[in-house]
Amino acid sequence: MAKDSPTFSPLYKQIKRLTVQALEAGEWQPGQVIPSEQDLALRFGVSQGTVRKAVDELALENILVRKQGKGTYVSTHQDPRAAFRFLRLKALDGHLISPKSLPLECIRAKAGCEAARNLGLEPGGPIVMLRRLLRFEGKPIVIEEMYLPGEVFPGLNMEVIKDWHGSLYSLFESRFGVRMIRAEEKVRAVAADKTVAELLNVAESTPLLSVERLAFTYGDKPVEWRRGLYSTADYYYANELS
Amino acid sequence: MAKDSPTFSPLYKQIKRLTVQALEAGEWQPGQVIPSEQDLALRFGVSQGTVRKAVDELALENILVRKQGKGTYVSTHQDPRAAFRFLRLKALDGHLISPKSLPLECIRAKAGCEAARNLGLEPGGPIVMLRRLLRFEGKPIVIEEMYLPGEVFPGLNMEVIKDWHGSLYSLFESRFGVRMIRAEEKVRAVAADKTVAELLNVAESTPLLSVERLAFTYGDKPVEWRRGLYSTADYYYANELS
DNA sequence: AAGTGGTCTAGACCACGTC
DNA sequence: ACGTGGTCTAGACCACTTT
Repeated sequence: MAKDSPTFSPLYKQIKRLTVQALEAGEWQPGQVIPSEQDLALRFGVSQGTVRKAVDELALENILVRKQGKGTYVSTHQDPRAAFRFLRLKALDGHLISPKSLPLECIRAKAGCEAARNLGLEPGGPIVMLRRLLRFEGKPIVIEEMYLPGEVFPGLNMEVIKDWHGSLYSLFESRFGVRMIRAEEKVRAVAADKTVAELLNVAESTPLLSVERLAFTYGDKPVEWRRGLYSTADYYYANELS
Repeated sequence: MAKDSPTFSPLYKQIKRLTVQALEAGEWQPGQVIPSEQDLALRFGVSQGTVRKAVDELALENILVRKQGKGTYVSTHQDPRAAFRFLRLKALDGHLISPKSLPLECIRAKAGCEAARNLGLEPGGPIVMLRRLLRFEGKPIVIEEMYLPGEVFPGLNMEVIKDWHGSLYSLFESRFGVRMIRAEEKVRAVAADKTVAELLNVAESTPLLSVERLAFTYGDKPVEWRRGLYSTADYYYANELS
């Protein structure tokens, strides 16, 4: 590409794009090694340094993981350390937590206005709605409601979810080939209604965190919209600012 | 340094450290240009590429800002775009917001147990306590209480704050030479008590976001501990996950 | 010993801003 | 025209892991 044109894109950005395309196409699976920098350089016809810069950025975006002496891997939600990568809850007193998921409901329905807008679907298009409860050390802490494009998750139902031992995102990844890359969250404070209060075992109108999440896969395509209600008596939502 | 030693640190990390030291020492002031990569390479006796890698990381940490064709600058909270860099509130309907700060109280006191622990001070050591209200488009949305090490902010009082036109962090930066680099926040949901409800113009026991922040300056030294209560009827706390 | 990523160098050229 | 950061290359050597 002419470097002076207004659409100038450096080589390493193009290598990045080609690499992501290969990932999207399933050429390398989550958890597996990708070719060495030298091999990629040969394949793409650039120098190793240029591949390095592309891979550096993909590693920074948590799409790839470098391991010195071993190779570069496709990151995966299967990895226990990354299983709840997007869950920001920490215990107030600092002890470790390991959430247990209890699915409540899984139905297929037509997209409402809001869900359609967030997921980039036609209103009335097919979606899957999923509700679950998260327990921390036995205590019910989070109740979540998720909306997924029906066509992207064929065959997703209560049985599949109950049979799965692992995080939801690892299920999505290995069963449906959908990897969550990044997400945006909108956090607010709301009061617990009667239903929610019972599920979370708190008094009605207890303040809860409302966490609305839009999650994206490759190519910044939104594939999940969820809303969670977090009981923050013993836990907090952790965030790093920089 | 012997590269095989267990304390091996790559050259560019050392250059990073030296650069931060120069910043701490005030050799280059916020908003100003630092020497070119070529000059820094000569000064530190390394190649330009090594300086580049050090500067790249410092730019990623928002400590420096690169401007192609012009040079590399020390980032500043004076810059209007960075003024409220750490404030994550956005309007629900997406319109732009420009907070106005109304200082309520500024007193010197002795550090309580919690403040001392967070700021790394002796309990009973001198601190400054500061309370303020943030208004968004005329509406009171945030009430904050801050605790600062007294010795780091000599002469900070109500008058100084009221005379200042700009963000608090830009005041800290230009008047006291304290630059906030990064921060950790703990977010929870709480109910408004009577006092807070009046200040924020909401009903008593309205759910509010409790945002506790610990802010760090160079060398990961904590220099501010604050707690804010956010009214999230019309605004939300935005977060990016990756 | 061989292969991987990680660091460091030196040099060329491009894009951007200023003079 | 000049100086800045931005990209790209080629090659050397180091650190880590596996064979």
